Amino acid sequence: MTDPAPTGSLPWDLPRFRNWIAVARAHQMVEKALTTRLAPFGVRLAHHDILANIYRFAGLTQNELAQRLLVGRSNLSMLLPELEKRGLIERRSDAADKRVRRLWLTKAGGELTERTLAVQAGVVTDMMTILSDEECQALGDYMRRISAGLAQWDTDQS
Amino acid sequence: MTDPAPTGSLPWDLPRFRNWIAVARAHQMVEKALTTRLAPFGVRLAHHDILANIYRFAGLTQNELAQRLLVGRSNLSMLLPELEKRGLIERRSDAADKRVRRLWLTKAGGELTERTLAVQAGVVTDMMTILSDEECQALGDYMRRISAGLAQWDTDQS
DNA sequence: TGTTATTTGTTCAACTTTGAACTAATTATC
DNA sequence: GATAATTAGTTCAAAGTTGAACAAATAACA
Repeated sequence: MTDPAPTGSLPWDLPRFRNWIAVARAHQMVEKALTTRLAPFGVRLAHHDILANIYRFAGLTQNELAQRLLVGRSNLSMLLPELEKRGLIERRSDAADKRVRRLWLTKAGGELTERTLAVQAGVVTDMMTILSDEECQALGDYMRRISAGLAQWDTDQS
Repeated sequence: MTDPAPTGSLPWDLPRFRNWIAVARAHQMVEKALTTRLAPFGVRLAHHDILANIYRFAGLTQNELAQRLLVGRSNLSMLLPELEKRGLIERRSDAADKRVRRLWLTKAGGELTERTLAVQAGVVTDMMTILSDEECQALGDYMRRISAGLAQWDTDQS
């Protein structure tokens, strides 16, 4: 099937391959930069992602959060108690469905999240200013189309 | 509760922020899809990244590889012996600099890498066909500009 | 040259992440 | 409405990743 190589056809010669590698590389670099800048707040990237999602979708369930973050539920069962002990979040049982625990930020959690979101927004804005408004918009458009396509994959094969 | 913001100034309202989030999301999804498809080969993503880099840059040193992958040297000191034991790579001491160990694929390693590269190229090509050739090229261009900008950051502050 | 600083790779313990097995609650089905 | 199937969250051990401390080799420089 693959017939990989009439010499000179390395994957890196394929535009779609090469250009995607550039995406992966940039994303990796940004994650590293962000991790460094969040450290002074005592917040890891995983923490920030959790807090930012609760900030935006207050009251979401652990399961919803796990799906959003593309991590397992067990991961959250490890991390959320930490954030709870630090007084950043609250987990309230849902009255209608007793299995579910809904997530909320405390006042302190909300304030911290605003600060770490500002850090993230700073990093992202700084590095993205190299793109014009139109280019930035096109980039987002491309990536959302790709994500939508990928989401199809999972639903197709299930 | 928190009164998060002069209403309307959430980070997600900033185009650069929102569009970057789309990049992060797509990248995460692709990594997951790729991990799944590599599993049947007994190859993790970390393994594949190593093999692919040795495939492309045969004879590079462990340190060079670590920088390329943005991981610590210790990480490779853990992973490379595995790949060596599986007969996929060889580590040869450099004659000129006895500290250095240069990396080479064995025949079996090269063959396996060609197969896992084909898997990766398949995933990437499939999902990127949703973009036109011009859009794909623009995407790579944007990301390379962003990476170049980020690389500056590190050298500036050092 | 001899002394110091840097670089390469390794080790090891701490920290993270993951998945399988489990309990409790809810939903579906007969 | 009983029973089976599904879903939400937890636990725990295994696997993966990281960074600090270290040894050996090289480079810098007085």
